[in-house]
Amino acid sequence: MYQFKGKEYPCCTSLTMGIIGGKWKTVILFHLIDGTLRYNELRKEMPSVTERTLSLQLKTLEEDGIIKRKVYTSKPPLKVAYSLTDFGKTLIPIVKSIADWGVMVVEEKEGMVV
Amino acid sequence: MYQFKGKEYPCCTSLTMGIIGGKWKTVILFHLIDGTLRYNELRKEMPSVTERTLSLQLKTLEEDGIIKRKVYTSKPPLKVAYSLTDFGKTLIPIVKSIADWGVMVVEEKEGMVV
DNA sequence: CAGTATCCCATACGATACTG
DNA sequence: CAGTATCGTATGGGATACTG
Repeated sequence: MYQFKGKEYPCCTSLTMGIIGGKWKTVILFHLIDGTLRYNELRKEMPSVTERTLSLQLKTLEEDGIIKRKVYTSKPPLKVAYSLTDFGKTLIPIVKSIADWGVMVVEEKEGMVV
Repeated sequence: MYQFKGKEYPCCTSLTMGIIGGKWKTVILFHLIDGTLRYNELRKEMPSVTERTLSLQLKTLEEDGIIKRKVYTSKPPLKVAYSLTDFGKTLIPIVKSIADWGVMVVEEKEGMVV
């Protein structure tokens, strides 16, 4: 049994998946690999996610210490930038291999890019 | 937009996560890395999963071509063995790095093994 | 600009009993 | 032994409107 941030996991893979699992978290991390992005820049990279879900996933990733949120203005219009923490950067090899495997599948299997 | 097995994904990472995502699939794959396991052997490795859920996840992995199911007896008691396909074996590096990252977290961060 | 608030739904997952 | 069947629940995520 593994524990992290108050949650219990039955397997070491479960712990990792508890942090990067779900429909959108690896997509967010994938886009943050190359550097800092603002909220609306992330939205442009992933137009099919809703504002609510993106906001929730960013908050969860921040609570888990994977990304950091920096606010540059005190009054609207706000400027907020998201980037990987040092801890989050340790996930880059995993995220990249997950991305590469997806690309491999569409290139070598019956998958396709529309 | 990426497509595989009739499903659409907005990102190359989404495609991979669509196949190995969820609460149990990486746990199953992790235990199958070392070779073939029977249904009850898998259950012993993951005692907290229900029969129904394990059965559903195995079926999904089989449909996606990740694992193969071999039946050795025609009448009860049945003997069924699960193992990775060649396609599924291409996921081993990802599953291992997911497992390793979980171990790293409990060793170097506030996580713990109970 | 960068989010919340509110409401709703689909689906993943769990518990338990049963069967070829 | 290796599952299904049935039922119930939890939560992840969607749609849309609104706000500091």
